[in-house]
Amino acid sequence: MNLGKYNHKKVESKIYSYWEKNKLFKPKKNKKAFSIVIPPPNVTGSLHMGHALNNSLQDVLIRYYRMNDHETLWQPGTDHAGIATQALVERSLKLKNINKEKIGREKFIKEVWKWKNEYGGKITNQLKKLGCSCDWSRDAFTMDKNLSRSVVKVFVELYKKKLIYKSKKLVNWDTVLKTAISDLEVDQREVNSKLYYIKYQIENSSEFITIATTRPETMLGDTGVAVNPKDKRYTSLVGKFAILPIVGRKLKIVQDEYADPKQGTGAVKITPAHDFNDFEVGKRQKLQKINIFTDDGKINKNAPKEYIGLDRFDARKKILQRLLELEILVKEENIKNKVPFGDRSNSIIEPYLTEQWFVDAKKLSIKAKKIVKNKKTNFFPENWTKTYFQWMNNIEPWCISRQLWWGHQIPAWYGPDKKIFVAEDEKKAKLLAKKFYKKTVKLNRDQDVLDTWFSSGLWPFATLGWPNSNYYLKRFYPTSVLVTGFDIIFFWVARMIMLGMEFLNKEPFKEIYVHALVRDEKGQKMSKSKGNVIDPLKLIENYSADALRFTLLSMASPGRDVKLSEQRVKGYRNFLTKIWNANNFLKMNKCVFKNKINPKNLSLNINKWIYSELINTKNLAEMNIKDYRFDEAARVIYKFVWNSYCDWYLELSKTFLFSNNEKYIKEVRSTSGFIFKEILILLHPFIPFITEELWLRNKLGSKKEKFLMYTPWMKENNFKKNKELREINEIIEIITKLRSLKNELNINPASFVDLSIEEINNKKKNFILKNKLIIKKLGRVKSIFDEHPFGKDDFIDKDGNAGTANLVISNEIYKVIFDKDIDLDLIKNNLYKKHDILIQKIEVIHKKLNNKAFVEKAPKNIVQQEKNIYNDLKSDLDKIKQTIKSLK
RNA sequence: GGGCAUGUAGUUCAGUGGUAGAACGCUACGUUGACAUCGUAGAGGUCGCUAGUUCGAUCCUAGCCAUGCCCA
Repeated sequence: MNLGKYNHKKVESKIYSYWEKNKLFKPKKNKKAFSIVIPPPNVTGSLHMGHALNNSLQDVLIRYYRMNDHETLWQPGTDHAGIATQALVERSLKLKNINKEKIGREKFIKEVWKWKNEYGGKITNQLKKLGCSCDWSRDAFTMDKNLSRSVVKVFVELYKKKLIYKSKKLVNWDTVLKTAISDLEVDQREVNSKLYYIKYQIENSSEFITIATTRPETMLGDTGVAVNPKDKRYTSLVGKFAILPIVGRKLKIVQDEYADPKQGTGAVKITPAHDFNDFEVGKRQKLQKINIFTDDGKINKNAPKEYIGLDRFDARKKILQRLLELEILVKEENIKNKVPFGDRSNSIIEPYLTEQWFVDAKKLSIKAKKIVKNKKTNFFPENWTKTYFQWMNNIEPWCISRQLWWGHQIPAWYGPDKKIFVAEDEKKAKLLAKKFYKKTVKLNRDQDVLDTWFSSGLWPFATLGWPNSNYYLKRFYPTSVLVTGFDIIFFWVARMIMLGMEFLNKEPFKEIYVHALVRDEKGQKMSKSKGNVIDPLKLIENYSADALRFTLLSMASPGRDVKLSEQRVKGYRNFLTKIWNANNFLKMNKCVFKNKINPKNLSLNINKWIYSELINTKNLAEMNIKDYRFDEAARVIYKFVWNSYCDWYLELSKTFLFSNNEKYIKEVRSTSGFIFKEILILLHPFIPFITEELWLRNKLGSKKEKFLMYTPWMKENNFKKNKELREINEIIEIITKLRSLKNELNINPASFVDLSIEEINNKKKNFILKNKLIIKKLGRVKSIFDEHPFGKDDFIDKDGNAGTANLVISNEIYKVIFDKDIDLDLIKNNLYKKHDILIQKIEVIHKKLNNKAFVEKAPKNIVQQEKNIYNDLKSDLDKIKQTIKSLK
């Protein structure tokens, strides 16, 4: 009978559309609630391995709890990715020769929406391919009306509470994108640089003070020189002035702790408008701030004429040239230093003096720290808590304004005198203004938009409908768990906690499962430039979403990166095939997929054994899922399915299926089918497609519930049949040793042997005879003799040929009789090998037992255990020795 | 410089205070009434190094070495 091969391509899309059509992803009323909000992928993005891991993990949780008594919501959505999206649309317009500035803001934003509506669903569709069971009817987007309303409300309220303010400060300025960015969006990279030593002449003196700098071009904005108060070398110069070369400005020489005597010359030029440290020094020493750059990184009008308009790097060259001419560039030193890069534009970030909006993150952090400290929100693995606190304790004001068009425009309006009116909309702002000015004035709205992460920070409650109170918000907030990568703990997780605490006074999630990065098989970060990116969609195409999911889940051990190799995925694809074929086997043998069996009514030991293994596996899997140990859960189930069920149980069951005993056939048919059905249930959260396919194909659903997706796991958790467990293990051992013997003696594994058990004790003899059928079938034994077939002592037959070999299993000698002669040397080698291994083992234990301290101090059960092992090994050794002796 | 991880079979990784495990790869044999995307058997490990605690350490403690990441 050919039941066909598993074709994941057809099955996966078909099954997903079944689920969608039947609206199975919507929460169904149930006893308890379980909810997850998706970490919203960037709307311009496409599925990479990180997403695949992140969402596989969420889907396992969601599916497990959905199957088991929970009203389950997985809230999906995407974020509007201000910078990335704007850049992308700008680029595509450029191709059509359309300039953003020419068409204006309003039209441009229309273009972005057009793009979003056309292409923004890409990653959503890819998540569907992975099998994600999100409630797509609630698909959210950070620029949606609902979410935008939440953003505005949060902004206005934070402003009222003075937790948002506008201020002129140094910010990280991206000269390519021409916007401010937050500290977190700056990447500090180590690069090869040069440290330039430059002599500044002291006013009215022939003396010089030599400063060292990596950025000579910023000297155009110098307003001071600092030395350390403890640095005796410069004490005489303090209070005097240095003359800034090229510019001619007088620079006060000040004492400041910031100057490090060990760095460079110990004297540093101070450029308060272009360096974060210098800014602070400038504040302390009351130095002037002179901005010398334009917003695109060119020299502005505050510099000498010949430099105006030069790009910052050209200006550097020109200045160095000039310094050389003046003979005041005294040294160039090669060094390594950290240079800030924009994580979006990859350009060097300029500290730049502008007016921006800031969130007082320090104040917001108080409650956010408390909630984690009080364990209302728990990180898993726990040590991420440290990372969280470390950042929270050193938190800086968060710059939230961006000089972009795409995003939430800041709800602030300016009066004619620049007075700020913050309100939900223009109408309300006008009212405020009227009240203030006592007349109607013209208001101008702030042109900037908010950082995308500002809206992402509201994600867990804004997507549930906040500020409106509704069923979803009440039922699902706080969400059960957040599943995320460690790289966005600061960007996102911390901010969600801060804002969640501020506006709902409740933690946004009870648990935070932090997973690792997916790397390539060599452990390298995947990147396009390295060309080592593995495309999850390719893997899905080649091996199925199920296989990819199972791979990622199996490798998701806490605190360890996932090193993905295609081989692994292939291996789990084979697992799917195995399941598929097992199903074929059951169908061929008319097995019935019982909903329930009563384990007490089982008479065959193999059935009791597999039932008890099932319960054991289910318990372990359940425990591990609850502990976020998906790797362990996947492993125990995999092992059960492949080894216990397919390799042993189904093989053992053949003995009965192919027998004439109707009663046994019936029992095996219903047990094997029942166990298989339970296997599908256990595996469903991990590999939803193939399991659902087999479920539907076999019509395993009940009248009430057709789909596996909503079928609960077994409730039974206690069925231990120690006797049957021992028996099956013993049978497995006998069969394995028989096979092994054949292998070692170069006997064709398919050939049949005879087995004499005349020398073993009666109890065991009865056991063997009772399980004769099984042992004969799987051990490929022709007949089992409980008395000697030929008469005594014919280990070597009368012609001196060896046709028999002894096999020692659990202190008993089994005689294996072959139908042809065996090379006596092979038999001997085999025995000597076993002999040596036993001697080694015995020696170790012997030493232990001879150690008085061990016998006295170790727990009694351990000592007893060692004694038992010792006796068993010793007894086996005796039997082996006996056999060897008889061969001589 | 501060912090956090990680180091176990050829590779990727589990694991435990009491005789070291899996998958993949490798070797040999095999088409045995589901499955060659398979089966059976096997080889392969001073559990990073050095001390300490302990009857006993791969596991606990300290130090060191190596690697990776985050923050300054």
